[in-house]
Formats: sequence, C-alpha cells, structure tokens
Amino acid sequence: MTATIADTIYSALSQQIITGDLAAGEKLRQDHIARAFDTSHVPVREALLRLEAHGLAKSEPRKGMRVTALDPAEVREVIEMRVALETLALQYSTQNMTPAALKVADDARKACDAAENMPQWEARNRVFHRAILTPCGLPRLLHTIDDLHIASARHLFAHWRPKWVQRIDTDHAAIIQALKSKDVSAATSILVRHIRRAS
Amino acid sequence: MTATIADTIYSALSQQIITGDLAAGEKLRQDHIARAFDTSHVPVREALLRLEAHGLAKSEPRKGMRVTALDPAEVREVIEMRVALETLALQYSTQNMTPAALKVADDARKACDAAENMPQWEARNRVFHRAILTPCGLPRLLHTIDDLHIASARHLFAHWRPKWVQRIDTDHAAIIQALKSKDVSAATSILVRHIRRAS
DNA sequence: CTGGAAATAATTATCTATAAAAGAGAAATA
DNA sequence: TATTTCTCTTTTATAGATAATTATTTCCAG
Repeated sequence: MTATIADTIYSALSQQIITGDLAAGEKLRQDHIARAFDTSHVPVREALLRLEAHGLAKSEPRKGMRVTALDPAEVREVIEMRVALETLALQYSTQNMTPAALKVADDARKACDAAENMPQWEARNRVFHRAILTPCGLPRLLHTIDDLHIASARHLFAHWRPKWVQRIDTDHAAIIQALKSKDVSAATSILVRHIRRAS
Repeated sequence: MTATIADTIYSALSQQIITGDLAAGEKLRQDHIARAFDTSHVPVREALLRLEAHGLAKSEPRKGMRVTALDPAEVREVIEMRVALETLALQYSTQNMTPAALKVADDARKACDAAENMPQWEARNRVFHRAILTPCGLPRLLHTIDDLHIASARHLFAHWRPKWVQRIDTDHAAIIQALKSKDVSAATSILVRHIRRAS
C-alpha cells in the first residue's frame, strides 16, 4: 500500500495536465514542484519521468521538462490508434463478458449519465470505457489503451469543457445492449463511431 | 547531445534484457548496478523507471525491481497488438512512401539478409520494420510499435537464438515489392502473415 | 525438531549538498 | 548601434548520507 511520494506527485500532476490546469508547453520546474509538495526534488524527478513515459511531458536533457503540446494531428492519431486497439480489445472482451462484468459496465454507464459536471463525467466516462474492455484479459493492451484515453481526455477538457451539459449517452447504452447479446460486430461499429464522434 | 548517465545505463540494461543476458524474474539491485557503472544510485533509479515504462521491468514499491516475465500469453498479446497497429501504420506509410524512403527500406532489407549472427540480424530486422512504417508520419503510433518490437525481440532471442541461420527473408522482399506498387492490401496481408509467423 | 518472535542485515526511498550546464543580461569592442 | 563575450543567476544532474522498510537469520519455547 505505502504509496511512495513520487506516486502522489505523479497523480496530482497528471490530473492537472489532463484538466488543462497545467497548460501545454508549460515548464515543469523541479524545485518549484518540490516546494509545492513539501519534499525534495528527487521524487519530483521520478514523477516527471513517469509523466514523460505516459506522453504527458517531454524532457530536453539539462533544459527541463515541458508539458507536451496536443496538436490536432496527434488528436487524430490517438483516435485512429484507439479505433485499432479498442476494436481488438472489444472482440476478446465480448467473448469473455460475464453477467457480473456486464453489470459493472452498466453501473458505470449509469454513473456516467448521472455525472453533474465535466470533470466528474470525464472520470466516469473513462471508467465506463475501461469496464467494457477489461474482460478482454490482455493487460498490456489495456494499459496502452489507458494511455490513449488520457490523451483523449486532455482533448475533451480542452475543447468541450465550456459546452458540457448533462445528457444520456445513447452510444453507451447501445454498446451495453450489443454486449448483452454478444453481437461483436454491432458493438464494434457503435464503438468506432463513438470514438470518432467524441473527438 | 550530452547523453545523461541514466541514458547510458538504460541502453545497456535494456539490451541485456532483450538478449536474455538478464533473465526474466531477475532482481535489479540499485547499488549493484550503480557500482557496475561507477556511479551513484540516483541515475540507476531513473534508468530502472524507464525500463518499467517500456515494460521491461516491474517495480514493487520498497521491494525493488525485477525483470518482467515473458509468458506465452503476453507473446500472443504482443503479436495481436502488432497486427492491429502495424497494419494501421502501413496504410498511411504506403500512401506517403517516397522513392527515397523506399530505398532506405530496401537497403535495410539487404542488410538484414546479410546479417552474420543472431544479435546483428535482430537489430537489422527491427531497423527494416521501422523503415517500412516510418513514412506513416505518426510519431506516437511508431513509438508504441517500437515498444512492441522490443517485447517481440525478447521472445525471438529466447526461442530462436540457438536455431538461427543466415537466410534470405522472402516476406521482406515481398513487402518491399508491394510497397513499390503501392498495393496496400498485398503489403498488409504479407506483413500480417509475417508477424504471426515470426513468433 | 519445528514455529514464531526479536534482532540483524540488506535494500530501497528520501533528503541535503555539490557540480555542471544553460540562459539572461550587461559591458566592452568593432 | 550591433555583436560578442563574460559573468551572474537559475535550473538540472549527480553524489553522498540518512531514514524507513523489508528480508533474513538467530534464538528460544514448545
């Protein structure tokens, strides 16, 4: 359990980057962050390295780290990668979907629809998407998809936060329905459309 | 330019893990490695974190790092991910392939066929596969594929190193031929077969 | 002999200090 | 006035030391 300090810093910083609280291009100065978390700069370095590994920051040796930019080209790239990998995951996931896992996913769907603000919705949306793919049982694939979701989330915050309104997501319901009847092709086509649309 | 010490350590360790010189499950002790590279343990930690980010090691907090295992299930997983992502990359790559890029790829193919031992062949094989996909122009996709190739390389070393013999790879030649005539579907089907076979 | 608790050793995580590098700005020269 | 170079400041990278946690061994009771 004992969460390491670097873990804490990583979680906080990644959340701030996702929400846009830390803007793209911003410098991440080690001792500033260290002071903010009342620690030394060593665990800060570790947290920054992990940000880099997840594509949220980029290091230029001896010149420090910056929050990565999020240009439209990369947004499109992330969407295409998500289409490729999530359809793969969904194939396995549909096969392995148990009633229990389906209930978890449907609860996540309801929670997502009931979200009362953008950050809450975004977090629950990610939970939903993870729930429908987790049963695929391919950890490396899921991990890669998670990273892509983080990039997508940054884009969602950057472009949709002001316009966000509570609403029922019919795509989510349709995906659940397709999973229930183990209709892989229906689930896949809805998910693909959903991923492309939500950009 | 100024390569940081952590870079050096990371390169050396990742190479050792890929070739199997550092076996799966082996403990990576910080001060042992630090002594071996005549440095302190701080850059060692950074190198280890990067190994973890690339899936070559796994950390249990306060208990150290171990080289990740490479079970058959994950090998299959990596192959399926490679199929999904490399076909995507190949579509864009075929469209953007210039005569110059094609020559680079064909040179890489010849170098690969001319390799005189397994480690040399493995390195050149990776160069070839990267050469045919680089023109896709999607950096994040290429980066993810690179990590998958590293995992594949570990498997190749573990299972084929003793049996390796020099040979002409007809798949590679066929892929180059398909790229030359901009035949996406032919290139894709050969590449998919090649990825599945080379496991 | 065996099982478990306490002490010891080994190892990781963090802190403080130092060295090296990069960047900014001022002074000197052309 | 423009440019170059030097110095000063800021920031990163590494080293050495300390604290905290885990693993191991030893010793005693049963």
